[in-house]
Amino acid sequence: MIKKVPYFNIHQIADSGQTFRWYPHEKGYIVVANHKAMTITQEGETIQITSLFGDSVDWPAYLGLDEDYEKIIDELTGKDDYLDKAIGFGRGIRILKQDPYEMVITFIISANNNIKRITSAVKLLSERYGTCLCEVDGVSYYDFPTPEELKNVTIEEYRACGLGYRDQYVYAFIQEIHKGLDVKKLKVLSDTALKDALLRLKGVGEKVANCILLFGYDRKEGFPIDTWIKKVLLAHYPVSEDKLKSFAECYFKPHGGIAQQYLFYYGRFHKN
DNA sequence: GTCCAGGCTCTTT
DNA sequence: AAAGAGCATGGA
Repeated sequence: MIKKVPYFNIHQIADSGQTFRWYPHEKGYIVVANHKAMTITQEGETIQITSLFGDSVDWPAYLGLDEDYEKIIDELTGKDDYLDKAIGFGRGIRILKQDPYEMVITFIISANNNIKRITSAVKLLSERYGTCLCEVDGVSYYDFPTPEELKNVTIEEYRACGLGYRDQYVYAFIQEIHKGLDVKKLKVLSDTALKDALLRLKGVGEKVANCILLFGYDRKEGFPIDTWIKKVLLAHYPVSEDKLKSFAECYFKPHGGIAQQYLFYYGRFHKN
């Protein structure tokens, strides 16, 4: 599958901190999502997708190809110089539409952690408990483990995947699922009701819940605040520490989540 | 050695 | 309600 897509850059997406399952391969990436695997490469505005496992009909939706980023960027541009620079720098970022269940576990792991260690933990979880989808150049790529595949995994085994003290939170989440929780069903809820439901899970606080809403449920108004974004906002916007989130969600509305991605990406590459 | 990372939970004021 | 301690772990 070959498509011409503006406002789309595979390297920026892979480095944007929203997914930990884009594995560098030759000039592009091998991507694992939704029980499928593909390679993706790009030259100019032309992207090429090659399915490695499963059909390819869902990849455009996963990649957000049907979203009008020209309009979104147009609506965010001109608010202030810093955001304009951030958008210019990361104009190829798109919010991927990822699986809610996978996002809950991934972002529980993300708390007080760094991207490298999160990537490593998700990879180990998948290799040890997920299903092998394909093999490329002698390297196997594994699906994210299902609730069934994690059903009998112990807290100690999670710890051995490098989850640290978050082991018990993932364990408890899997128990909840086997007691009847279905995160897919939560998508009918309003933003606030959905967030409240997620906040009941151990290891899910305000920031992690906002990430799950943004990356797993296509809710783009929330503005996740982590240590990076906090520094960015305090340094470049007229806001005090106790009003960060309400300020950001109002100021960037209705594109809080996307604005946050541009600022996060820009801020991490311009640490001073 | 200390500090930090896409913070959260639990306890104490 | 608000503030503080503690938390696994590897890299800088």
